[in-house]
Amino acid sequence: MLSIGTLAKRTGTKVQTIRYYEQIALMPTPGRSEGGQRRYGEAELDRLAFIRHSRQLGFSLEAIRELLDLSDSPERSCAKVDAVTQKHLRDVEARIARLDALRIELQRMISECSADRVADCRILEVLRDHEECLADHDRPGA
Amino acid sequence: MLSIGTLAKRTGTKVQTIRYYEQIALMPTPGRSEGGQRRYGEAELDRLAFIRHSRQLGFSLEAIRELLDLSDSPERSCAKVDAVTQKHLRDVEARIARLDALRIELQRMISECSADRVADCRILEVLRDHEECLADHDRPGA
DNA sequence: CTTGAACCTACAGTAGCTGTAGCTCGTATA
DNA sequence: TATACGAGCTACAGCTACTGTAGGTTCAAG
Repeated sequence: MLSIGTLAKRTGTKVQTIRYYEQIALMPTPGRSEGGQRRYGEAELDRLAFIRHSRQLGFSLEAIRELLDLSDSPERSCAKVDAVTQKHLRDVEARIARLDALRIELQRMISECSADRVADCRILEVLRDHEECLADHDRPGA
Repeated sequence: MLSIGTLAKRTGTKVQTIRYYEQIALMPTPGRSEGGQRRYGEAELDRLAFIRHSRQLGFSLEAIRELLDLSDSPERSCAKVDAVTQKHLRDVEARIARLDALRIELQRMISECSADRVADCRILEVLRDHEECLADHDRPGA
């Protein structure tokens, strides 16, 4: 029987996080000691490890809930598991693409700025007057 | 004089977001009409555009606050502006690197799974038993 | 038996908004 | 001038995924 602290150490989770997972019903309500402290077994350890590893891979708690549900019915098709993972992959790819565009823009801004006074700073200028930013949202004349 | 709704449309911001920025003092408290509705001028339009564009580039509200402060003192050195932007760039790069590692892992998982029953699903297996995940956080015997 | 680390509940806070309820204001049209 | 209705107002709850705190209780080693 494991205490919550031991479970936390074994899985690299904070104690509060485990209680939080219980609260949102991602972890089951565990047994308790005489004095009312939580006691866990191996099944809970495995479940929490699954959750934490999925989190490390960036799955949302809702996605993890779905994956856990799926893994509880071993005879079902794993197409759904595949779909959840594919969706997550597409998500990650989209985020990468977006961040990459940001990276390029930031690098451009930095490389273009060789002023030493704030008044002439290219970075601030770009932040102030990006053509896409002002003036073309729904304005009658634009 | 612009109403909050006009300001919102011009900058592609939601009305609530503008009120939120006012609440956290990122936007100034504006003048009001007779009846108590917010009225804005060009300066506020520019400021909000600056904020929104910076947000599009992924700067945090705290970073934006700093950039706005800096841009209010045009005679100062813009080294600080550069530093804020550099820091943000390094942040973005780190996030990209992390996401890229995730992407590769997810792709590997998906490509390895050719089962059709959940019981044999490689994806779930990987999520369950990642060697780095269990068993090596601070355990005495490990 | 004592001590102190670990546990308990309950709640507030984080970023950056977004949405809702229940009201009031402004303005275009008849 | 009356009225309708979109836009604005405040205040507050909710979102994700935790994290931290206060104030009290339990457990286990010595």
